[in-house]
Amino acid sequence: MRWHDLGDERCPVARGIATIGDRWTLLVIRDCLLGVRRFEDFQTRLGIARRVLAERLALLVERGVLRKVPYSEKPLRHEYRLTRAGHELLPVILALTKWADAHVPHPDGPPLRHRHTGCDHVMSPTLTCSECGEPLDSHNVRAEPADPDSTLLAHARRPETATR
Amino acid sequence: MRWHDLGDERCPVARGIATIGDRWTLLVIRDCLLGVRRFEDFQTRLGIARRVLAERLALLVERGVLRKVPYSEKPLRHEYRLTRAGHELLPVILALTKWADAHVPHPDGPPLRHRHTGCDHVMSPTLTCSECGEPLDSHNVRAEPADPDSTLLAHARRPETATR
DNA sequence: GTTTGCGGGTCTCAATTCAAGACTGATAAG
DNA sequence: CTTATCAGTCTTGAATTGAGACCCGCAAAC
Repeated sequence: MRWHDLGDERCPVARGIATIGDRWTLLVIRDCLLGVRRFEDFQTRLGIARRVLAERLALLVERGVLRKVPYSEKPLRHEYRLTRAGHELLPVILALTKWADAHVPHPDGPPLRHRHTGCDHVMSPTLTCSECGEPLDSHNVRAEPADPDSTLLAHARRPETATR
Repeated sequence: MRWHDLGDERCPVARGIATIGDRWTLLVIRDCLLGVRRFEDFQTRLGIARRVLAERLALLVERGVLRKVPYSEKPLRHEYRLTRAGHELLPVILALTKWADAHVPHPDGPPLRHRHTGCDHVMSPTLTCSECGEPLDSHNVRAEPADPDSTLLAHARRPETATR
């Protein structure tokens, strides 16, 4: 199977990866969230091949994650800004940040920290249940088929002992 | 810059992507969280090239996300199980799932839903502030340098109007 | 009016990675 | 003896990437 075809899968993880699962895309989004908007700045900060950057930005625009906003006529120049969909990738970035800080730490620690402007505390983003507010982890979340007739694990033997 | 070098960056997003940012890796993790453990099952479910799968699994073991557990001597066979670090990728998967369901939806809707066993409700995983419990979004989270002497945006012009 | 510089790309080419699937080695079952 | 299972490895041709040269429109400097 080719990577491109993941976008047709029903699984949202596959669909998400088809859009932002490229090796560079999430770093582009990260920079966007920090306020970077221009081609040259992305290129300088990321050290990504220009051809690849141009292709990724175009794809993100096509997918509705970024939009091109002109900031100069004569010469016509655009900058890239996050759409609402783009802004909503923040939880993905924060979840990944938290994981990496815990499990692939850098000797000098993280370069940034996050402050919640609502309560003005430096905080750690925490995934919680929308219904009761308790923190989630892999032992208190259970996946179940959305359709009565579908199976949880197509094309795989079930493990003898339940995993979660 | 090559993808492989991202692991040396200080930014945790880059470090995380260096470990799990491959096009297939997060799908392997997804399957692991659903209980898939064996080479043949990953291969059949994902349709990934066997060479690539073998390489990814080995990398995930090396990075401490999976561990190999023998389930048969004669012939010696191993299965792959999530370590604690692997289980803690659940928030990343859930955040991506939620994003994709909202912004890259499949016509038939998602194949799975998630139930919090604590309160026994089907729920939507929500990222909240660890200090006050309020939901987070890109407009109420502010990134700030962890070190007093570091700058938020190295190598980039600051936007004239603040983004967030 | 010629040159220089900036911003945002496109083009080329070699190196790397990937997809697809044949093949291997150990063992067990028929 | 033959076939099947499982977890890989190997090979080959195709696709993607990295690095950097080049291009275009325009403005400011010379």
